[in-house]
Amino acid sequence: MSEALGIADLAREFDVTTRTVRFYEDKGLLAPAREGQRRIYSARDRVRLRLIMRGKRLGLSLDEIASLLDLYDVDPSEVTQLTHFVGVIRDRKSVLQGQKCDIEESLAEMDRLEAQCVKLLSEKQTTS
Amino acid sequence: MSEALGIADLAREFDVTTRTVRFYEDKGLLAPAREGQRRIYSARDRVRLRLIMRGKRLGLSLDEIASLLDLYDVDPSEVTQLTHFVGVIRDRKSVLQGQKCDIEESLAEMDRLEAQCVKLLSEKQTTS
DNA sequence: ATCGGTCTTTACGTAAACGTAACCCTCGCT
DNA sequence: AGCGAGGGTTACGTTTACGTAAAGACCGAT
Repeated sequence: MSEALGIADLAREFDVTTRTVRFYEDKGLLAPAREGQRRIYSARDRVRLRLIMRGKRLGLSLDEIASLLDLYDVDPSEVTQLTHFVGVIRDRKSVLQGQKCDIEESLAEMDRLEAQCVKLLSEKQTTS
Repeated sequence: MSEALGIADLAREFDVTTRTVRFYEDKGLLAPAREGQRRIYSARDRVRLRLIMRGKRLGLSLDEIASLLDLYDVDPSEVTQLTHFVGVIRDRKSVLQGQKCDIEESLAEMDRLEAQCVKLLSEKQTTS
């Protein structure tokens, strides 16, 4: 019932290598518990890895991802950190907004290109 | 009136170094005209660089960007290429859709985190 | 006992995307 | 004639994000 999952399990679940998981730990992105020498990953570690993967899909570097992960561990008593994080969050939001615009543009162009290709192909079809 | 712009002009316009522009040429992403030895950039080159920069903002590698740039130079007579491109375009679209979802999720979380921070801060304020 | 499988650390290798330095040419002043 | 600005090529250096190999620890099954 303990379901203590090892590094191989985690790696399989997220389709990465164990090397990658250890590398993320070296970079401070993960900090699994240890059972003797062996790494034991908790639900929190899984959540973190999910966030890491999403960050990667959005083109973030591991350093950028690291500072974003900090946002999820805010110390509610540190006012200076809180105000700092609000700034970070707003910056992050504007970057995301920008990316969203880029994606909308790209999607529109892809639609256009696809329609153009399909049209050209149908012309070829009918004239053959 | 010719407005022939050199490498420095282009670099300034997109806020990159001339080294970067030359590097993109090495990679086949740009192919400026030459006036003697010097590179002359056309409107088409500018469009391409704009697409390159957008691709980078979305986390694409230069190789990926290169194959996307090909989409804008489709040979309308090559049916095999057209059908191939349709596949590439659809793959690209699904990736973009996925990124869009990631962004929506991230934005929602950032909103949540920001609200949480602001709330904590206001509590500190009133109790001080 | 030993064998295979999974885990560990340590360390060198590598591809991508440029940075940086060295050295050359050429044009437009002064 | 000299000189600085800007452009060119060549080539080595650097960072990031791992891959890959080496060598050992541990554990259950045979």
